[in-house]
Amino acid sequence: MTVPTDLDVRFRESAARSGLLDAGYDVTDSPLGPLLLAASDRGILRISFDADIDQHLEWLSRHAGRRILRSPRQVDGVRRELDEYFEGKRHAFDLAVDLRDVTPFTECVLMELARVPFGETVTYAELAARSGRPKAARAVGMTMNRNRIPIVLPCHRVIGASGSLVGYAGGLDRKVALLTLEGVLL
Amino acid sequence: MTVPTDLDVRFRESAARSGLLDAGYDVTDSPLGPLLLAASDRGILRISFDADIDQHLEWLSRHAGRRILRSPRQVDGVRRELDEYFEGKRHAFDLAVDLRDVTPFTECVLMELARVPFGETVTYAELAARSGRPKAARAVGMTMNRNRIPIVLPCHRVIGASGSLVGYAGGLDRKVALLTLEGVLL
DNA sequence: ATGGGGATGGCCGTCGAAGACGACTGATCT
DNA sequence: AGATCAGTCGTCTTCGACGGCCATCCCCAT
Repeated sequence: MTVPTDLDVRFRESAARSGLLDAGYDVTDSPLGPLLLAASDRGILRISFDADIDQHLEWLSRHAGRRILRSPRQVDGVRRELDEYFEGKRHAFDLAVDLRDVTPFTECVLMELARVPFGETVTYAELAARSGRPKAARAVGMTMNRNRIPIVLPCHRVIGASGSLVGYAGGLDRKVALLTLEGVLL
Repeated sequence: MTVPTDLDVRFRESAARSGLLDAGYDVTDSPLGPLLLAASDRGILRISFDADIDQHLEWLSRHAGRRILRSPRQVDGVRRELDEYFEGKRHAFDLAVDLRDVTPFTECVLMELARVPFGETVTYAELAARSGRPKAARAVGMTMNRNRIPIVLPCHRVIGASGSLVGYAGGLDRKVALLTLEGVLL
């Protein structure tokens, strides 16, 4: 035998890592409209206001692996906590997130973002500072814009230094709704 | 509590994956001169004819993680099989390789490379073909040039279509020596 | 004629550099 | 308050430049 052992190893590793499934997804309802949820066994892969499933499937298979299936069970935890959140019964999530393929900077910023509590807000600049890059406010904006896991990673709690909401990938009205739910607005 | 759970998860995962060490290395002797060996618990990370340790340490910590130590035990298996190989007692390696951070193309090519048996040679173009990219001979050249795990991934068995040896990152004389050891030359 | 030795023109994946973005900000000016 | 402007920053995209190549074509020495 030659050395194709490595190949075997990689396959075994891959198979063991994820059972039979690389990722599962499902669509659920929310006060903000339908929500697409996707998760691997490492954690949440994506939460999206955009119901265009095909596009997400393509993304998932490119980033998580071939074996993607609609699997309500896989996203069960996420859905439950989200429901509780929207009912006002939950102020913090206890969920793992799957941040594979993100830049160190992005990971760091999202980590900090996750510490911003329910009902509070931060400034882009402040979040940048907490992440160790005081001058990277604008880059933080980019990061929020690309945040794949809104709500759970509460990018809606990040606002401009002037107090303006600035923007939200899912639409500003959703940001308003979320901040209202959290008692920040009105 | 907020959601920094993910952070914990990642750290735990990282710690569990690799015991206390991200990678171990050691220097050993060989008929071709001193050899630097490095391995994680996923497999061999690097074999190098270049004894400039600092440079490798830098690379290792950039790619494998912070915790790098000289650890003869970690590379014990590699050293043993290499010894046997140089003594002519071993014609195939039974070792895992750690190909993290390599391109899909590169991985594919190296996989195919690993199947080329002791004492045989392939042409760059042929190897390209076996990897599914018949016209990528030249790119295969690049891949061989950057091969981090020579000998075990036998890039010395890849030669030009004209039969010339073409090149070897460790120096053409070493390629000659290896092919002689394998009975291909003289 | 035959075979080695150049020269030439395609082919290909990787890497590095350069430029173009924004969900920013603070200062300045209406 | 709103508009303008310049300063800043990490990504993404593009582009160009590499080679451990190869087939072809020429040319000259056997």
